Amino acid sequence: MDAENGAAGDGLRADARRNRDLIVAAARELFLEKGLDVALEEVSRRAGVGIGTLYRRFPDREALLRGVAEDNLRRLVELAETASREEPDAWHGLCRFLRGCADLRMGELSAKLEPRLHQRIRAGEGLSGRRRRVMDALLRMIAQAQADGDLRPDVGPVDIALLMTVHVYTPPHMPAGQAAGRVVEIMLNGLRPGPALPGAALPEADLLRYIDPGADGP
Amino acid sequence: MDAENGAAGDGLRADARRNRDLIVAAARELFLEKGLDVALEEVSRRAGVGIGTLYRRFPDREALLRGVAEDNLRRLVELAETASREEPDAWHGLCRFLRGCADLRMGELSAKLEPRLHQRIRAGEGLSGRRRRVMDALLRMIAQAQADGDLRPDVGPVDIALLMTVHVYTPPHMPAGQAAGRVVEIMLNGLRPGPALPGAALPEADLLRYIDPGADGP
DNA sequence: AACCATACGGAGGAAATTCCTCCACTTAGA
DNA sequence: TCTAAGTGGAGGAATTTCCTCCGTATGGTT
Repeated sequence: MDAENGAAGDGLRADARRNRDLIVAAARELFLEKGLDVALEEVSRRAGVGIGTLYRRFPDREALLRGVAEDNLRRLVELAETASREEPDAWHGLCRFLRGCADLRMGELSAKLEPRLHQRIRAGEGLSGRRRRVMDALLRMIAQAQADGDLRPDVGPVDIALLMTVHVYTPPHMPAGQAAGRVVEIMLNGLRPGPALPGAALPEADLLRYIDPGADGP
Repeated sequence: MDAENGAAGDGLRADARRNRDLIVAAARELFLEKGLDVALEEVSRRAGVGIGTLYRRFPDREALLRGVAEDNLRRLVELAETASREEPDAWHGLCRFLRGCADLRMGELSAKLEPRLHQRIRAGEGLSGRRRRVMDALLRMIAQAQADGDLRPDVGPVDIALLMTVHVYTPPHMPAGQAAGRVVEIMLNGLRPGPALPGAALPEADLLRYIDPGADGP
């Protein structure tokens, strides 16, 4: 599709590519479930491939972490641009975006990935482009929604980013999205115009950090 | 002070009690920072005591987990009752309570502790009394705030409990409370009366689970 | 259909962590 | 002053996790 600059594995044989995706998906799940230190063997088991296959594609744990982070960013781009494009107005775009973030469990993933990636990863080439796309879509929707009077004027982009990474403890027997969904609705309601919030919006300086936890430079 | 029924170590020598508290505090910090699987040796180091001391007081990891959970519940009781008692009205009591939960990092702790404790712990005797106290204070404030017209009528206790455990990813260089604080303000604003939220409030059935993650029966 | 480069699985040895006991020494409290 | 209670940490044992290696299988191309 888009050749861009494939940090991810292009030029793989069809089965290899499929397995790679299975591994990333399994890793994502298990990282969320059990933390970043799950035995890689467990990941390969959940993915339904041999441990050798995992190690061939991701030479060490770090590489797998990067793989998950990158996949996540890709999903985020997709979400932001779809929300911006398909909703009738900016406010509903934002709603869809924030609901989507909750579904992706952005908050949990960020919280876990960030401390580990933040250290020795500099942004791969394709990444900064993707991050920019998310930011663009987001900033555009925010400005427009405020102009439309749908979004309170005293919140800034960082506030939205914070909500994006909010994460809700869900008791085990409760459907995963349900609790988070409810909280998102309350938060969205809190974003509607109304009496001023105490305190001031946070500086935009490091907005990027929220969008892609695995990056340091600008 | 209150002898209640000391599941925690009363009758300890003064220095022993002090060390015990240091250990619990260190464990709380490290569990939040690095997950429940930190080396117990690291906990003892941070507490400034020997590993032997830790093992004497908490025979295994499970015991330490329980210790942290219990300490946390104690803090929560204190918070709920203070908020209810010292604020001029129920709404401000709720505000204070939810801000306090963010400071305690209830959400993170619950999310981590719950899956581990939930299995083999039945509530110790003192616990169920404490849980009840939190619930009482909370339900009272909610009902009153709704009666006062300060809290939207279409939220239920579980919604409040959800907000109580919300947790916000904070970039490493940002003061811990700042990001969370901002989100809490937005959420509080979302609780003010306004156009109906989509969807219905969640059933109250397992409100307790939110209040004390380490418990199963009523 | 045939061919071969690419990919697969998983056994198993090596290495790293972590656990947790044990005992000689110290200190709080009467 | 006396002693019951408490302290620290060295170190052996056990568990866990890592990750290479190679015989076999399969996708894709001519």
